[in-house]
Parts: sequence; C-alpha cells; structure tokens
Amino acid sequence: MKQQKSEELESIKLAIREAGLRATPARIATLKLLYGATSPLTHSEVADELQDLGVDKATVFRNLNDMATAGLLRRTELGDRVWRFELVSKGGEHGSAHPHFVCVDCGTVSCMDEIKLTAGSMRLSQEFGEITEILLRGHCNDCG
Amino acid sequence: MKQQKSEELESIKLAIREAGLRATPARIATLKLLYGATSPLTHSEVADELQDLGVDKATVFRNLNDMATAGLLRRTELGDRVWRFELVSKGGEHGSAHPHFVCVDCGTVSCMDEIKLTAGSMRLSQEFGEITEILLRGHCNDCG
DNA sequence: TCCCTATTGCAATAGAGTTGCATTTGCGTA
DNA sequence: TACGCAAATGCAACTCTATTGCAATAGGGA
Repeated sequence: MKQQKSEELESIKLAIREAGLRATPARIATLKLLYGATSPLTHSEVADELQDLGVDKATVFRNLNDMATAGLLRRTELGDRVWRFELVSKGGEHGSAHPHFVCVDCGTVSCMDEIKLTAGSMRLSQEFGEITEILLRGHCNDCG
Repeated sequence: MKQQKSEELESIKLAIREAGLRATPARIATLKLLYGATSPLTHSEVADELQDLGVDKATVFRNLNDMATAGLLRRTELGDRVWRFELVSKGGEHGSAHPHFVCVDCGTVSCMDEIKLTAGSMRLSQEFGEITEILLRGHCNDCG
C-alpha cells in the first residue's frame, strides 16, 4: 500500500516534469484529486479541496490553466459558466476527448464514450468545420 | 414598405403581450434585432445596439431573461461564458431547439439543422437521461 | 382619461476568473 | 551537498459578465 502510494506519487511528479513544469505540492495534490474524480472538476471544487493545504485560489487557478496548456489537463466549459478540468491521460479510458452529458436541472456532469453522429450529420457538420467536441444537455434520469 | 413595417411592429407587440408582458420600446427593439439575426446574439451585443436608444444594460438583461422565461426566447451558453439569445419562433425554421456549432478559434456561432446521433448512441445516451440539446465545438472552415 | 403595477434607469453588488508584485522554492548545476 | 535563478506562490486588487435594490416612469385595461 505504502509502496503503491509512493509509486503513484513518483509517476505524478514525473508526468508534471515531463510537461515542463515543476512538481510542486499544489500541482501534485491537484492531479491526485483529478485522478480520483469520475467527472471533470470545477476550479472552485479543486480550490475548496486544496484550501486545507493552504493553497491560494489564484494558485489553483494558475496551475489548472498551466497544466491544461501543458497538455496534462483538458479544460472545458459545459454551459454553466464554469470551467471544468479533467486528466488528459488516465489510463486511456477517458484519456482522449469524449462527449459529456450535462443535466440542465441538477448540473451533474457525466463523461460519455462512443457517441457518434449519423453519416448524414457528419457530412452536414463538415460544412461548418471540423468537430472536436460534442456536448449533450438534457434532463438526467435522477431529475427526469 | 411602410405598411410592411407596421405589420411587423404589430405582430411583435402582439407576441409580447401574448407572452404576458408589456410591449415596451426596449422589448420591441430587442425582438426586432433578434428577428434580423442569423445566429444567437449575446447580451452585450443586444445591449450595445440598444444603447443608442438610451436603454440601460440592466434593462436589456432583464428583458432578455424575462422573455426567455416567458418562452419568447431561448437562452443558451455555448462554452464562452456568455449567454446567447435567439427567437423561439421565427417562421418555424429555427423555431425549435436545434444544434449549434461553435468555433473554438474565432468564437463564431452557427445554427445547424438536423444533426442526429446514431441509433446506438441514442440508446447509450438514454442511460444518462433525455437529451434536449446538442452542442458541437471545433474549428470552423474559416479558421481552418 | 385614470390608476395600478410592470418596467426602467442608475448605482451598487455578486461571483468567476485574472493579474501585479514581492517572496518563496523547485531543481539543475557546481 | 550547497547554491542560485527562474518558476511558482500568496495576497490583494481588479476585470468582466451578470444580477439586484429602489425610486421614478409609463403601458394598457377599466
């Protein structure tokens, strides 16, 4: 267990350094948090969590943005005027860009896999440009 | 022409009153503006336009929100932390909810028709809830 | 035309996010 | 292992979008 922890810590540090950034406590804690999350976290969710460690919200914000720019995180806005961040590389599963479902009632965000458009819609969308992200909104089953 | 204008004015006034609101100059001007728009307008776009008429931005905002609540407008956030409004009923074409395409480079918003998900994706999405809105993001053809 | 209440203008405020700057701290190097 | 410097941090002030309180104004039904 201890060993496990230590390995995780080292791999996180390595990932940060490989991105060209310094492995500071705030950044390590941020990545640990995101590693354990099942959906993207907002800036304030991360900030609240790291406040106990004495990390300033401005630092959290800079780190999230910097790590997103460095390619460690993905930053998106899902329609509620708040930025959300998720790990780019998380064992592959949700590593690549994937669609999100946002409940317009409770605000819950879910990560989806494998949402595809029909061939006709794909063609139609080409008229506008190259699609890089799909976002679905609606009423989730809990609120439905 | 004059006749045409007058008819349009009356139908706008009527629409506002039918929604249970008073047909004030600010609201009429807002609807006229949105009627002539080809894509959703932001609050500040509308406010800038109506400023010449001496309309306060708070009023513009309240009107946009009120008319959205009343069902005259649709209010959405397309990923750039700004609310956008469009007519709900515009001769039918873009009257019902429809997908939007947002260019992540230049911010341009386009209204799309007829984007559909594959049957498999539809089924998958049911696990999360009832989809009411689709948003696509990517690089528009102008930005390459 | 009159009156009631919806609406407006103005100013103050809320909340998310950003920035300037002096201080601290990773971490490559000697 | 100690050193030094650029990167990172904390703190406070600030920006931008959106919202609200309140007194004054004006639709529009009676």
